[in-house]
Amino acid sequence: MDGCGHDHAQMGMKPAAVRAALDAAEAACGLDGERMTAPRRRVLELLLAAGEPVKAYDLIAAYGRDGEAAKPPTVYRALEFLERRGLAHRIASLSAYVACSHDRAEHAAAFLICDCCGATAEVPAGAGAQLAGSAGDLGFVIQRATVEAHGLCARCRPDA
Amino acid sequence: MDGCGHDHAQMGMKPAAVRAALDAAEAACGLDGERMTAPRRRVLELLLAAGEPVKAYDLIAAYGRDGEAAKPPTVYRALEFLERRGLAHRIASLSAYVACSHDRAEHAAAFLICDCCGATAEVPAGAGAQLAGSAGDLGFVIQRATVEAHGLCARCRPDA
DNA sequence: GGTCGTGATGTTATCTCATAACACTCCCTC
DNA sequence: GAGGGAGTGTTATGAGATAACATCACGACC
Repeated sequence: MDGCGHDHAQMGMKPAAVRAALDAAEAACGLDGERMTAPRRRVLELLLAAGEPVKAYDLIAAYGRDGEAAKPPTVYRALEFLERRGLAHRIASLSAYVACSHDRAEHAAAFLICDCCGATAEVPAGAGAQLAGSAGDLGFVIQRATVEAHGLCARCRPDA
Repeated sequence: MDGCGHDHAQMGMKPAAVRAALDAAEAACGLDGERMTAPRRRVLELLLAAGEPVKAYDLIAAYGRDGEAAKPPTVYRALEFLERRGLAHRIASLSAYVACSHDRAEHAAAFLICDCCGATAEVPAGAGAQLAGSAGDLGFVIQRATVEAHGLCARCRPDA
């Protein structure tokens, strides 16, 4: 949303925090016998530094430190890995990707997405609770859920 | 999911039911001063007959009764109208569209999507309930929500 | 230390999903 | 019957994602 008449806060981690998070993620991968390779690390770095949902093609454009773009499969493969590890999430309603904001990756995340400033909060998301009720009645077994609420964050609410 | 080793039920309305639903939708539009034009009616007809989520380009391909395809904007504009009226919903996690299964359009629908047979159940979806709690704590105002649970329906569950 | 298998990457090409832009038509209203 | 707004037809293009295949890096095993 543009022209909303107010400033938007800066988001994303500072470089030192990004490095720390990357190192932690790399260590966790090592314990599981998975490899935090260069492209995976780079894509996670971009997501962490942004701190908000980023479009895949923005990652592709920003990938090279010299301003050179990556090839799409490079970034999409890294994103697939990061999602599988719980280090990143896809926001289907935005066709965008965001770094997971939890220390320990939770499955079943839910998101509050501000349509004004783009800020995204990842919330604990047993939000499938009521959903699980309906599902159970129908004999439906839930394996994963996409829960994305759009609206206005506290900073962007006109009243407040 | 293919090769899952069991049959899938047929879905979708019979022609008579489709006609009835189309006429009802048209009447409702008339009351609100909106026009159920030919392309809108045709796209809704295809969605109702399918009874499950349909990709936009499948609608485009099936649009002409003589096997001729529509132009993309024709179908996308009709879908936009149907969504606005609550007659259809977009399933973001599938990039697909489905006819609304409620007589009276509810806002804030939630979906149970079987990854095996493609069947989709639209459930009452106060499923934002717990979500609303987290949102309130953060001062976040929810305007609309995407709630899509993937899993296996009763017919496709291996146990059952 | 070799070699073998697996998983990851690089590269090209293509496929799917969605919309911008503009001309034209239909219908309602005055 | 002129004017305005909503809707449609058409062309072109932008944006999102993946298929296919060659090559490369790494660990396991002998």
